[in-house]
Amino acid sequence: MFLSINNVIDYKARTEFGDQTVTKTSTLQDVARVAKVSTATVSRTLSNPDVVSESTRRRVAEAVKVTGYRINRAARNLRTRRAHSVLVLLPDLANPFFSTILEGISRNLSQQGYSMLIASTAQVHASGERLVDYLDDARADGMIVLDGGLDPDVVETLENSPQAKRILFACEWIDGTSFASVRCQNRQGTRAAVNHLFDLGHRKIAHVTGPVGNVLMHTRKDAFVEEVQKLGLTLRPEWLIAGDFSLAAGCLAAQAWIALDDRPTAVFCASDQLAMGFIAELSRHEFSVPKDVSVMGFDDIDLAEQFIPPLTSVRQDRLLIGETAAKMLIARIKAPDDGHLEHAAVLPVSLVTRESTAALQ
Amino acid sequence: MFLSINNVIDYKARTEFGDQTVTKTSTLQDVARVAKVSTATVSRTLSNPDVVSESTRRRVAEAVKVTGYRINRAARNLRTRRAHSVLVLLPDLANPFFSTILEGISRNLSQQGYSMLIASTAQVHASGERLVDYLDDARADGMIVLDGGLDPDVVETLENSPQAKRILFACEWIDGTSFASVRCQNRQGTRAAVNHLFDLGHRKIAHVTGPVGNVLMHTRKDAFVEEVQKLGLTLRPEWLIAGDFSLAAGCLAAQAWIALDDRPTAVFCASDQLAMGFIAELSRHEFSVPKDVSVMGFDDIDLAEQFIPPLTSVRQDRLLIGETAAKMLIARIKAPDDGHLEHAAVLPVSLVTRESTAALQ
DNA sequence: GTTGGGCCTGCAATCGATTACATCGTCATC
DNA sequence: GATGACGATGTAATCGATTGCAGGCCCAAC
Repeated sequence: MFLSINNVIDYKARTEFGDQTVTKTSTLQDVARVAKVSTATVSRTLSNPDVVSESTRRRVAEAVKVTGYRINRAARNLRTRRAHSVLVLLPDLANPFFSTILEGISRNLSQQGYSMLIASTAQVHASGERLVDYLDDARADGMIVLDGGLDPDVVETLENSPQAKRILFACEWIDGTSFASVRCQNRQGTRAAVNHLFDLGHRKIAHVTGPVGNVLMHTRKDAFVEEVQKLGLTLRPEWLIAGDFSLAAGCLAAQAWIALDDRPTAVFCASDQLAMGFIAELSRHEFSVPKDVSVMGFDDIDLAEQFIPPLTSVRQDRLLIGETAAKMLIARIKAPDDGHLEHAAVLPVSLVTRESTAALQ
Repeated sequence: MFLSINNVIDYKARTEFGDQTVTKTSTLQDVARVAKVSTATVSRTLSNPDVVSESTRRRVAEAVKVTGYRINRAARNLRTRRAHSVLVLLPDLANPFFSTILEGISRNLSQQGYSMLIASTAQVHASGERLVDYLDDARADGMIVLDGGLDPDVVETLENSPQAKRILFACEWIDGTSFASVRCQNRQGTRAAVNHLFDLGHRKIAHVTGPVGNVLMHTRKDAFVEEVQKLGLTLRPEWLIAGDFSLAAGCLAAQAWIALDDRPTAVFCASDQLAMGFIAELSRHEFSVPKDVSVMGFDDIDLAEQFIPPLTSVRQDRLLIGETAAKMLIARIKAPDDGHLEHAAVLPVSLVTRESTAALQ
């Protein structure tokens, strides 16, 4: 069509003789000029095509193609007061436990047109920034927190902030606060674990716990004690071995187990890393799993299946955790102030039976 | 001081009777009003304090405190044409190999006032976005790519983009392109590995490789072959076992090794995951490491030290990789068009000797 | 007293989109 | 033929910062 060729030429001329930046990307104005409509119409066509006529839609689409137009997000963010991005806060970036959760978050966010910003608690703290600034300064529209161990001061600031409803905790949470959250069935998972060991004939069961103060540690430990008592098993205090979710703590726990004079025949560890450390240390001392003792973990991390022996564990669907968290948060970001909001999601866990647990001989 | 009390009252009144949003955060205007200066002066005070007088500086600081002012980054980004953030592109978010690198990147970025956006190649592709859009639409000022397996079309688009100088590859890279990069001494690491095994008395050494087409795989394999020949060792073709960096491939490689009639006494794996899978599979078949065969890996991931037996490996400092990448990229972003730019950094690796390798019996 | 320079500050344009409101044309209805 | 409703589009204000330019002040030098 002759008209559109003309337009192309017009456009090229402009970019050649325009500002110093020849490679300047084109703007709404450029598209409007080429399509011979106003910028308002172009904007409407792009964000809400239904309100413009069919012919305009075609001309704008053509003009967009000709000019190679890309929206400038800074401008849109400024005008709409939205950052179209979400901050994910981790206690520690280097911890691989979180990577699958991130994958889930990212998958859902990008599908909804949001970007994912990442920061770690320690770094934010070190840089002297306040966490709430991310929301206040229009860098992020909301926040997914994967760290239940936030500083109480920070928590208080967040809770009193007008942005509190756009903060969501995933995996971990903080008791006594009113933040939205996504959690796993920690109690049910723990009960399933204890019952699994019980069904295998074990009557003396130990528990290696997470770090003191951690909300998951307490939830799992309480559920463990409760279930063991419900089954009428004896539980000696030294069978609750303090750990901290890490490999190294698992090793120490194994030494503690070895030192017992009345050794439990099964051990439920609060994380897979603990269980792996536990088993590793045992095998250094010539104990064999599951022959001498059944050991199981919690989380079902990728490595669990490849471990020797393959680890029995309680599976958390980390991809689902991430996706659910993102979905809930975006819903909250978009919700009107008076809208109804889902406040907590509790995701199922499942027992994965492998070779690190076996029937009592 | 009476004056400043007055100002506080003025300010409060404004927020109470202002727009519908009572919780509206304050702007430069508000600060200017309270400090009784122009917005220009406030802006200058904040971004370039040296150019304003001492007394102004004090009054603005006071006004900032009173109003609780936080800069609006969307506005600044629009005006300065900078996003003050960097995109990190991973092949796969769920792969824990990258988490420490991310930690390094993030640490350096936040120190320089930049945010870190994360996306995975697969997702960007799936969402129909073009990678270069992140730079074009002012979402990110630059890009760190940790994926050497990008689609050739995408690579071409990136290379021809005016933004090409703000793209940097880390760990992996793409031969034949001119992107800046941060790499490790893959050749030197490989040589050190081979010589370590040689020094232990091994004369028949196998290599389990990474995935075909991967630039690290080829670099390490070529260096391996070269070094083995330099040492005058025999190298039978079946001693080069194809893998792909994963645990599962390590298991398969072990089966291949077992099936050999003339078994090498040492195996150099192109990744720690390969080595772990290899050892795991061997122990299922009643072979013992390092008694029956010495095995070593590459990367020195966190788990290597805790593995049974603790793994000999070639250590890459992933934190340093990340920090270097971030530093180089920001330098490029800030550099004037004619400035001199560092184009490639090669980081040292080091041999970490543990118990998975031993002297030939 | 005039001039010039340096220092500090203010005015106002600008970045590039969104959107409330006004306008215009068309068509059905009475 | 007048009226009103409706759909499509344009006008212009707006989001909140940055920055080129101009102006005011003060002091030194002539």
